[in-house]
Amino acid sequence: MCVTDVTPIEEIDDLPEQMQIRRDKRVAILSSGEDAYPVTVPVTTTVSAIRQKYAHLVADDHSGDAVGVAGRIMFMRNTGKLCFAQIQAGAGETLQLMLSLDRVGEVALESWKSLVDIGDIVAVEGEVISSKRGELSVTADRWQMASKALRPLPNLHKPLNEETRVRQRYADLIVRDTARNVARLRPAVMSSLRNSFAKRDFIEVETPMLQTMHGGAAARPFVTKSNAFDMELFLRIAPELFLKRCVVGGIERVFEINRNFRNEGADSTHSPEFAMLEFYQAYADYNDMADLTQALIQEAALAVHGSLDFELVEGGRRDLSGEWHRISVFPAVSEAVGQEITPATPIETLRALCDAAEISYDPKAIHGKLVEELLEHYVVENLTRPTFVIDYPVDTSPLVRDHRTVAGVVEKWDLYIDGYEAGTGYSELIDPIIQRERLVAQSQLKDGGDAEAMQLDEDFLRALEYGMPPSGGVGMGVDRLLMTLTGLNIRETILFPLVKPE
RNA sequence: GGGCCCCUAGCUCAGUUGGUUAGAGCAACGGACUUUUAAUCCGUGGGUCGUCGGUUCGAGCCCGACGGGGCCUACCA
Repeated sequence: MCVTDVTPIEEIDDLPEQMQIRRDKRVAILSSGEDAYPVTVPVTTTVSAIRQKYAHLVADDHSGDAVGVAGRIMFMRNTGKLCFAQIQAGAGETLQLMLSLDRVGEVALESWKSLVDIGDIVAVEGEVISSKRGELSVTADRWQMASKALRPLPNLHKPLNEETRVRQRYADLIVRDTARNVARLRPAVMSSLRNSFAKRDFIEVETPMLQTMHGGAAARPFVTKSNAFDMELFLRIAPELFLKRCVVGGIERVFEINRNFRNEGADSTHSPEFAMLEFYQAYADYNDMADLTQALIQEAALAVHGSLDFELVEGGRRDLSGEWHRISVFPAVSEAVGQEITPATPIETLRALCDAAEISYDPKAIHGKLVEELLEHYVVENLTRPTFVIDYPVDTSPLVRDHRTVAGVVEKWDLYIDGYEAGTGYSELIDPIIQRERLVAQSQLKDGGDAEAMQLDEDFLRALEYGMPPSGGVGMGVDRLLMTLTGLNIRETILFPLVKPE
């Protein structure tokens, strides 16, 4: 037994009335010799178990079974001699509690009325019954505070504004079904992905998040410092170069799901830290990887929705069924602009086409970049179904091998779903000499001031010199996969997205 | 980074051309009620109007700076 000091240490001035009242109730509970935050409460079952087991009870039915159950009070109705409350527990299941004068007695009923608020977590012991109105209930013989809430819950009938949802996700999870569902959707999707890989003999690895040089993507890194080594370190922007080292080492089918960090802007589709899935398969090319990517996403949709054509959280439907289209960059752009565009098209022509379409572009933009601008403007905007856009310009893709037949393009695809890039896949560049040339060119860009260009990773090149089998690789944002499966923006799919301090 | 908009009670929001004491719903407090489902009825309290400064006889409202947020736009997944 411990002695609890029930004397208020100091009245907090300017505390909102409702919070002060709840603090007073806490003190009242402690003063009566009860505990407002007990170490344990007599719980024998769960709300969802009760709902399953007693679903058959008809109105005014009594089970004869005594249970102990606990949950958070979401709704209360205190009348003279019979009180109702609805508790919420588990994945958001609810159950009615009833406290009648007959069963709990006058003292317990009065203390319930005077000490319990919406938002409190309570435990009751009593019988499972169905009320006269047919509501499955536990009618209490005893009740006990499990955790006194000192803050009132947000209005349950109006949506919490977006900022408060993100800043106080705990409150959001209490009051909003969608928040709870999305929190459970992510692990369900992860587990589907891992099952999909397991049955195809892929091995999951974990590669460094703290890297001495950043590579594998074009992005600004977060920089930090190791005190012990007295050196600059980077939070990784991609695991690519390490996963390729794995493939060199003989882990022929490998994947990683982990966080990437990019020191760039945040909006409805970008977060500074985001979950990335990358996978590599030896003796596969970008066509095989497109097949596999489509299978992974379709299997995840089936796992969480039971269908490839499903309803989105905020209305509308998404259809991921069938074989997804594959369209080639240069032919698609050529068709859209009404003239033949190839890697040999003069850059002035591309600039003129961008100007004509009122596309703003960086005056220093290279040939491939302009082609991609035209692609985004004319083609990607109009994609309604999931589509693999294949065969990109070589000059924007330093880690991809040249196309086996078409000059000036590489074997790369981007998967577009609903207008955003859901993933990217390559036939990997495995020739160490060409890879060195490409990375040297990148490091010269970097020296020229391009903060997103890659550094020259000598150890990665050394690994390639041991010989990497012909391979395909894919990178896919897990948050974006959740967006695909829900239609929500990225901040709704991440439980605790980065926000500035209040 | 550029443009536009927002910040009022615990929560969600009104608030007129600058003018008495800043309102509503839910929530809270007191009372009635043994079948309520956002109960109903009677009564009550709750606000540094994001912060700081300015204009004015007078500012939630007008002006400026700062903080936080949203949307659009540019870049990255």
